[in-house]
Amino acid sequence: MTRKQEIIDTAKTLFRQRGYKSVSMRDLAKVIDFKAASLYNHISSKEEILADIVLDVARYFTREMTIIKSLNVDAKTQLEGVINHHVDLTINNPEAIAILNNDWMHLEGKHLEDFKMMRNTYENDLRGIIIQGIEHKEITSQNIDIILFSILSTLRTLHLWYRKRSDLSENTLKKDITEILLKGILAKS
Amino acid sequence: MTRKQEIIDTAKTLFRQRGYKSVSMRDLAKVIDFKAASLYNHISSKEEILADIVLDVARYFTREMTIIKSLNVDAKTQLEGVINHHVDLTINNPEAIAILNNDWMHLEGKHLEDFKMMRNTYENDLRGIIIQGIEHKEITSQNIDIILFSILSTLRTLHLWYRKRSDLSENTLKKDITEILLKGILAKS
DNA sequence: GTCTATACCCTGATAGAC
DNA sequence: GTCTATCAGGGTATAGAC
Repeated sequence: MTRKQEIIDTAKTLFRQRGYKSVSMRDLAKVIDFKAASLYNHISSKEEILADIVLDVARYFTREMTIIKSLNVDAKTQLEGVINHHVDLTINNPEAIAILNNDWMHLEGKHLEDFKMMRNTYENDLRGIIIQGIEHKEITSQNIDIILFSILSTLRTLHLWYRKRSDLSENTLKKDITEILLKGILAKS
Repeated sequence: MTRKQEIIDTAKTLFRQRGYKSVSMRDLAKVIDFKAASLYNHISSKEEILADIVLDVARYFTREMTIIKSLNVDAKTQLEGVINHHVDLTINNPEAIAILNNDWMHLEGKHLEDFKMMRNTYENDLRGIIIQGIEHKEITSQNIDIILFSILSTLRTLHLWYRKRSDLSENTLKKDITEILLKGILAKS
């Protein structure tokens, strides 16, 4: 592992715990037994660390969505794919997801632009899947944006909850979340 | 409106836009055409402003949950009540909900303790309603914590989405969110 | 590549004149 | 109740010795 990776990994832990703005370069340096000035031999600014963390995840989501769209399967299967890769990432990189959610607005310039563009594209692609599901009568509910929003908010904050329940297996988690997001919870009346 | 209320209302807007840590007392003072020092004639610290905003909302949720529990109605009706008061608050005080979600960890001392206790109590009460629903066969799904988490994450982040869709009426919003959270989205197979 | 020293600015908060 | 002046500390980042 390079020094730069070590810095970024440490930053992931601290940014998640206390938030980007509350972590100083001196805090960060102290954890890896450095002086703050030395960090600048490996990274060019604090914001660059944030961008490395956040844009990496954003690119992962973009890549996975491209794959899902290319599969030519029904909407239900595509939604299952979306849920699965959110769960994967939540398990493998929960800090990065938390930081993306909470601190993306502290990105600057081109980093911020790129992030917003990827996020918009992702939301629009997911909306497209939902619309396809409604057109093909796989989805009964009609309110596209509420469906989109309720699925995304659950998936995006999964990391908050997974910390307390990391005993669950990845497969159980995927199965249960898929069931609740797609089939609902009430008995049929 | 008192001066103190004016300060808190301004803080709500700024804290929501940029995050608690990114807003300085000088920023806050500038908006209401004050010098930063003058703010301290009305409030005792920056953290007190945060606590005023966050604990107010937390107490509102606590109060509403007490009422719902006292009604002695079935689980479905109680869940509808919970959804309704989240929607109410999202419409009437979206800034406070956003700040509660993003910046509660910057509360200090007793404020932080009080907040955590109210939040825990609320989550446990909601879990109790879900358990009751499962026992009475109103709810088919068995995974209590995933149900709890998916409902809460949707309701807690509703404010993010409501900004873009504030054309919807309060009643439509309540109806549609209730339907999706409780009945799911897929056609019966 | 790490250090010390430091530049330069911003932070929350207080003292005391008016 | 608002102001000016200021404190003590902390912020990101750079210069230059080793």
